[in-house]
Amino acid sequence: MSANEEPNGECYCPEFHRAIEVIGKRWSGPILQSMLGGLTRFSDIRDNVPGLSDRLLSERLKSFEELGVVERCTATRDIHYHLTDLGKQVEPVFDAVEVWAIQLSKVAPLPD
Amino acid sequence: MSANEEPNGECYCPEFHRAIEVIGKRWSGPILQSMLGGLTRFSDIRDNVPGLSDRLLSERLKSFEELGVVERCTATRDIHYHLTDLGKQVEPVFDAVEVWAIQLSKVAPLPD
DNA sequence: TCACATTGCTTACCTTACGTAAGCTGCTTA
DNA sequence: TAAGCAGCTTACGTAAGGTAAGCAATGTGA
Repeated sequence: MSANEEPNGECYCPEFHRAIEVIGKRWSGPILQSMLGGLTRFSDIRDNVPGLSDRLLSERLKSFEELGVVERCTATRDIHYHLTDLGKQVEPVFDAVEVWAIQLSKVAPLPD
Repeated sequence: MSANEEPNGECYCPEFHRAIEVIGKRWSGPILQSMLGGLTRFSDIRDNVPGLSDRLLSERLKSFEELGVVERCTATRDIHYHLTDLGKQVEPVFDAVEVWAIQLSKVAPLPD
């Protein structure tokens, strides 16, 4: 969809669909945001995201690794998880989400 | 996190978390993208998104309406769903996702 | 006008994903 | 050497999603 907007269909893109399912899957956002914020250790990420369990963090990190978004690093004795270049490239997405999150909270404020 | 990066915690934000769960919930992305592409009718959106069922589309549209992202319009006999201003403001997010989707597909291509 | 199709839903049922809790191995510190 | 933490895995119940059918209201065609 560019200049000559027609309200037709065919605005579906499987690559987009997959990407937003990866980013938007439950807990994926806060996990990746924690890692963009500099956290690399399992327990640091878990402790930074309220409600996130070991099980889900483990599951997400594994699938991120399989996708090439995160790299599991066992060079030192401590295990570290690092964002790959691909992983770091989600930052603009999250910046845009932050902007929208503020708008959303104006219209539909969070409880508390 | 800005210039003076410290790999500390406290990069968790509940507004961000909520926003990315709304956008990233299953099917939400493709539904909103279809609507940004100009589709307003239930069956047009459903037919544009492969795999999306009536049940889920109905459920998502209802929750979008409750959040103020979508407006249900019954002025004419045909029912139309329109993005509100808030809804239209997700566009920058989706633009950023599209860019990342291309990067992701280079590293982890989709099957077929 | 009477059968048939379409739109925008809802309901019922089963499967997959997630929440919760416990446990377990390897290493460290007291 | 007992206790503790980090990074997992396993087991089990609940919630979300997939699949399919149905259904009232309107349109359409013969």
